[in-house]
Amino acid sequence: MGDGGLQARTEGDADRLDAVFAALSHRSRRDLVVYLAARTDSPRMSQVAADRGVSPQLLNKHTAALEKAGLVRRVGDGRERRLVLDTMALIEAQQWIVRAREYWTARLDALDSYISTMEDDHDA
Amino acid sequence: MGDGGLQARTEGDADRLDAVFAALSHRSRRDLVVYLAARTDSPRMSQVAADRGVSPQLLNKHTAALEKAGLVRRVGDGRERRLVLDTMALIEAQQWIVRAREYWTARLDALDSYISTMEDDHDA
DNA sequence: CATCGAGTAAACCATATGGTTTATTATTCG
DNA sequence: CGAATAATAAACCATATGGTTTACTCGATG
Repeated sequence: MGDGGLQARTEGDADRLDAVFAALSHRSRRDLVVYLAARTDSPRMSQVAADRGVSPQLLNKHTAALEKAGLVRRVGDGRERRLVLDTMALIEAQQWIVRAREYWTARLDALDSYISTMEDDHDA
Repeated sequence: MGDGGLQARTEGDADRLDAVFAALSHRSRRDLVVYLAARTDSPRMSQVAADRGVSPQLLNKHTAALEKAGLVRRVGDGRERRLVLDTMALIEAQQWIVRAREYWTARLDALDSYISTMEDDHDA
């Protein structure tokens, strides 16, 4: 392949990355991820809504966005449901960025050696 | 602070992250970043449009989104302008993710030791 | 069973976004 | 100068998104 795995392998992968980045493009959703990451338990929806000072309906919508991205899951089938973080998607997003930066770094290195060559030529 | 720098320091920082993640939430813009990262030169707009099979107008719009995120800059004041990648914003996004994951990892470690404790209790 | 409460869905509105078509603004070059 | 061309702006449309208000479902509890 030779692309370091940067190209999405399937349409679904691309859609997934779309959803992950879109979910993270909103401050209150990022904050929600942090909020979840920082606790040791999985709080109930109402708990989250109260803690974050947001209406249950809006929380529901943001949760849906995070769910679509695979960043979060709702667990429990009773009347109370709990929100749990799922960082696999986060890792995927990070990997995309890392790989893009690796490309760029390689480019910088190439430029570096190019410049060195020029300087060597100049020195010579 | 104690938040590992995860909280955005200013409103502007948050807006910036919003813009970065929003820019990356679109496949063709991600591909554009990769395209730029993979070359050693800074192509002209028309070149990019041709290479990526997209209309100049649409490229302009996507470029505006990437510019707003600080991921890309246009250089040159002549009639031909070149597109250059700027990965600082990319690094910021990566750092946000890394820090969020660090939180989560800490949580996992805590859970781990909690479970160990339980097992120890059980064993005892 | 009646009700209360947690969670969700639906309707609705304002604004943002992706994309095309059309029009403008330069800037090079014959 | 005048035509061709790179780049961008504007107008416009369809759809998506964030957010509020209203309404529904369903399980627990008196």
